[in-house]
Amino acid sequence: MATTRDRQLEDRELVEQWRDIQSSYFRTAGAIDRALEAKFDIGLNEFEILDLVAESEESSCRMKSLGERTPMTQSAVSKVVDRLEKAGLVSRQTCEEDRRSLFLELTEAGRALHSTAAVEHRALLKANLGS
Amino acid sequence: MATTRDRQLEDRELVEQWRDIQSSYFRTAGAIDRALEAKFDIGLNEFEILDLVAESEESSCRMKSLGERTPMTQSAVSKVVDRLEKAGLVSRQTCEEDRRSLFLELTEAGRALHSTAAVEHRALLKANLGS
DNA sequence: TGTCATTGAATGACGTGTCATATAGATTGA
DNA sequence: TCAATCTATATGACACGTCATTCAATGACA
Repeated sequence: MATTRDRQLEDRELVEQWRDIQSSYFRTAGAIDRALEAKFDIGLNEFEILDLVAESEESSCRMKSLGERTPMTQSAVSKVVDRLEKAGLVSRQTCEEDRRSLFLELTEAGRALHSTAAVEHRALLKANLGS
Repeated sequence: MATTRDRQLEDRELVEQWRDIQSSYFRTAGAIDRALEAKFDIGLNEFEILDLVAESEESSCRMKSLGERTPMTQSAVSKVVDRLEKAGLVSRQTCEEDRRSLFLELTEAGRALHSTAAVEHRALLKANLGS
């Protein structure tokens, strides 16, 4: 049977584990965000969406599917895409089979930016995720 | 010597690892945040600060030291404390040795809320952090 | 075919975090 | 002891994410 002391110990360990996760998450996200912002003038979320669009280039990418592949809210995705579109990096294409849907495509500029930014992104992941 | 294919594989693994971290971070933080919000009407960050203050009760807690123990910005901490103070959960005490500094103390209400909220918090950590 | 529910996406109000700055108190050194 | 500098905290402008809502298109079914 667990004693009070056991439970307190377990709690402290849980909290410590959680703080480690938090700080490593913030450290990594912050480093990537600052670097992308400085060198490419886009934030981390913008890059993540760009990265997802780039990944699914062949299978033409609906807004909807983005929402399923990121922890971002539907409305957050919509706004990120707004910014990417304004920056000329992606374009929304109407979908004829279902006119509510939209396809996303990288523009030439988007493809170019993604391919150089991705190098930076992977390098920072590698540096921060340890090993 | 690493081939192009090797590097691509490594990159995909890195990205996958990162997405796992992100989604598990958001899942956990979101679950705790929603639960605390619903049951105690405070957000995750408010609780974290409350938790830190509670931890250092004996050694009387300066604002400054909070900043060192959380990934939050100094100004974020200041605003979180604002809200906690408005909610009557902590109070700022001026420090006579250095009048720029502030000590934080839990109020009775703060201590009470913290002790019940902490149970919820640990339970959700346990449920979400796996193991 | 006309209603009712559902779905994909956009939008507006709002809360909170960040950066840069302000302010007041402390410290240093001439 | 006075200026210059530094330090602890607060504040304001701004960016972005969330929730709730809206809108148009689709589907279901009588």
